[in-house]
Amino acid sequence: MARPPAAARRDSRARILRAAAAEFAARGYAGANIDRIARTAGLNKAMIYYHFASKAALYREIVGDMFRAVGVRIREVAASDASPEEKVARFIETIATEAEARPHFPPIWFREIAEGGMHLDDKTLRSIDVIVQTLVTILDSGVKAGRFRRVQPLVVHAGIIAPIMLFFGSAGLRARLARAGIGGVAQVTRDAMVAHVQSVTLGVLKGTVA
Amino acid sequence: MARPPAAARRDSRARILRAAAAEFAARGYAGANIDRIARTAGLNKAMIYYHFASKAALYREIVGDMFRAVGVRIREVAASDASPEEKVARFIETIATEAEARPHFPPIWFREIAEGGMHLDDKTLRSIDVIVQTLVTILDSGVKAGRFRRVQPLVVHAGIIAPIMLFFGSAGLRARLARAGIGGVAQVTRDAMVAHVQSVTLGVLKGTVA
DNA sequence: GTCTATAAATAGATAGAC
DNA sequence: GTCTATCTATTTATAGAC
Repeated sequence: MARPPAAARRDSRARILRAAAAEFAARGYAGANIDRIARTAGLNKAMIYYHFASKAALYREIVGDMFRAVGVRIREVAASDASPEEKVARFIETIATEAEARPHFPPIWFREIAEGGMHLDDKTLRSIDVIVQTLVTILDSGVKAGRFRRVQPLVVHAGIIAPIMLFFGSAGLRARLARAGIGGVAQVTRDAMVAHVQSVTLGVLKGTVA
Repeated sequence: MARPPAAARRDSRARILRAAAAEFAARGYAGANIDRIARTAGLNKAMIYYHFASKAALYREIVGDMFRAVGVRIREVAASDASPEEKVARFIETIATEAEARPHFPPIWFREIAEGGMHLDDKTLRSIDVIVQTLVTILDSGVKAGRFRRVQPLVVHAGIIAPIMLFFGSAGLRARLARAGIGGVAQVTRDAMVAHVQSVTLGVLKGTVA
């Protein structure tokens, strides 16, 4: 019969979200194509407008969900009763885990930096801020406990997020370079990168490094 | 008379390149609009096609020039007779100076990471690789001289480029957050950020940090 | 070199049947 | 909920006058 299999039929909305996340990550908001998203989801264009008001609304939902989900994990770390050192290490591990689990996270993060949050609503901007503020809280608790030096949070934040995002987000570019037979460098494992950022960050906070 | 003033007439090509760099940085390749670029340059759309074969060709020229220029400065650093430590510090300073002097550099860098160099030709990919390979050369010379530990170049590279690019590239997003009255953190000066990345990187290479 | 049309293609969004 | 067909706006690119 014409009726598609239940597995394909169910959750057309979820399938659109998945396909759209990949499309927005790969091509950006402007470069994303509604028709291509629909076909990737095994659906028709009209179905996207059945579930979402517009391309912009679809995009906002994906980015909003993404930052909110990361924010939730990060706050769990901050709310735990671990030591400040342990919280910093787990903050970093969590960012890496989320970046790995959601392949669209790093590319979308890069693009939103580049365009200054142009397509984001205030609610999502607040979700982004929550991540930063949560790190500030962790750093403050370490300072108050006499275990961390006072270091500019923006500097610590940049030293964590940026290398981790670059590592996960540049896999495609590294592959492209390799395919083109262009130089490149020895690859590094995910765990080695995370461990490095953890030890450097704690080194900075403990004062082992100026 | 209809003839525009000499200052506006001269270098229509250069004016297009300037306007296009800003447009591509702000909106990305797909989001950039040829008509808007022309108007920003004080010209007509047709003039862009007089100077450039296509939107893609214009984009490639801008990105190619950008990476080549950065590569040149970086190689000057590596070719100098400074100590390995000094070269690392100047490598970082140079990246920061270029990012500051060319406001389109960080956004375009972010976007190209995100889309895996989709719009770039092999020549430009090679220019990107040169920057990495030059850092590898500097690190190697330090190791050979017994002054640096051997650390994965990809890790060192990510620890330098990513925070610097994030710092310069996120100015717009930080401003947007401030305008929306959303949290934010204490601002940091360019010099403080550069000094921090320099001391952390050298700490890693000298073994002060694990 | 610079402009005014305008062609041609792409892509967001909707109407309406099933 | 899902589809086909279509409207409409946007936008890259070109033709051709000056």
